[in-house]
Amino acid sequence: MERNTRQRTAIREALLLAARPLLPQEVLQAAQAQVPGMGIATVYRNLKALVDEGALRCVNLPGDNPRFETAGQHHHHHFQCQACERVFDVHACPGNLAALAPPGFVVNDHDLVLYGRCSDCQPGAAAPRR
Amino acid sequence: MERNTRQRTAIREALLLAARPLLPQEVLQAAQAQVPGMGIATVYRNLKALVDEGALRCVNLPGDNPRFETAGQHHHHHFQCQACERVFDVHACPGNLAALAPPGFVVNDHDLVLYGRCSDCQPGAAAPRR
DNA sequence: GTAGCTGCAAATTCTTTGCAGTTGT
DNA sequence: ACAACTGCAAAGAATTTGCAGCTAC
Repeated sequence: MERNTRQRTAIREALLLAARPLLPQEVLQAAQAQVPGMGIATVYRNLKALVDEGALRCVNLPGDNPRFETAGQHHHHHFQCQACERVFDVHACPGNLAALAPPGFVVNDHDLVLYGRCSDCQPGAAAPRR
Repeated sequence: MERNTRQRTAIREALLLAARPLLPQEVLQAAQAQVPGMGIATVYRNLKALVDEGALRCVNLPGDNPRFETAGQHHHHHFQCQACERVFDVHACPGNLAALAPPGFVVNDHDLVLYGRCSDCQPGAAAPRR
């Protein structure tokens, strides 16, 4: 049976608060604010368990390490800033993608990732993060 | 200046012959047929060099290790079959994606991956390929 | 009480790098 | 000749796992 440990709660809340996909390291950092001394292995173990039970979703951006976000959101895509490398949700979708596939192919799902500059990292912005 | 070593030639030809994205390990295996004793480090170094000089392209499928394919193709996306896991090129693009980003964000590029069934793997197809 | 959980450290896997010897030009 | 290249092995980085002690139920 699954238990409610301080560590698991801290991880869940870190992801709820962030409202964007986080790397395991970012989850660790946020959760350590609640539970000092927490180890990275605990983060990995809980992320895996929470994904299995459907509470989290794994977000894999091409060529980057996996991130995690809360599950149950509406269909959405992601935007990665080329300057600070953070990932943001994009609650929009071009739709009509089934038409792009070659004849005879059936499209069930899709991933879309936009790359560019987030509002914090515009050229001339006061203080680009990271 | 760049040299034409047997190793680099073998790597380039392995990818030309394959005509599909290969993993570094697959490249090594194919290239060792031409140059026995070649090391994996040489593969990585040359893949990187060839990508830098624009001869190869890196193909990153979500949750999978990077693959490499010959460059020089037109802007395209990928379709991964959920049955046979093969990856196909999609020579179409929805366009107009800049409008999807949140206000204040600038979009420079994008990746799109479609998931579904390729023509070989339709339900009822004779023999789905692996 | 005890099965599940935790932190630590060692193991794995994939990729990069330092080094001394080799090779293309 | 000599800088680029190579193989090897060690170093890194991300993730997983073994283990002995801790903790929620």
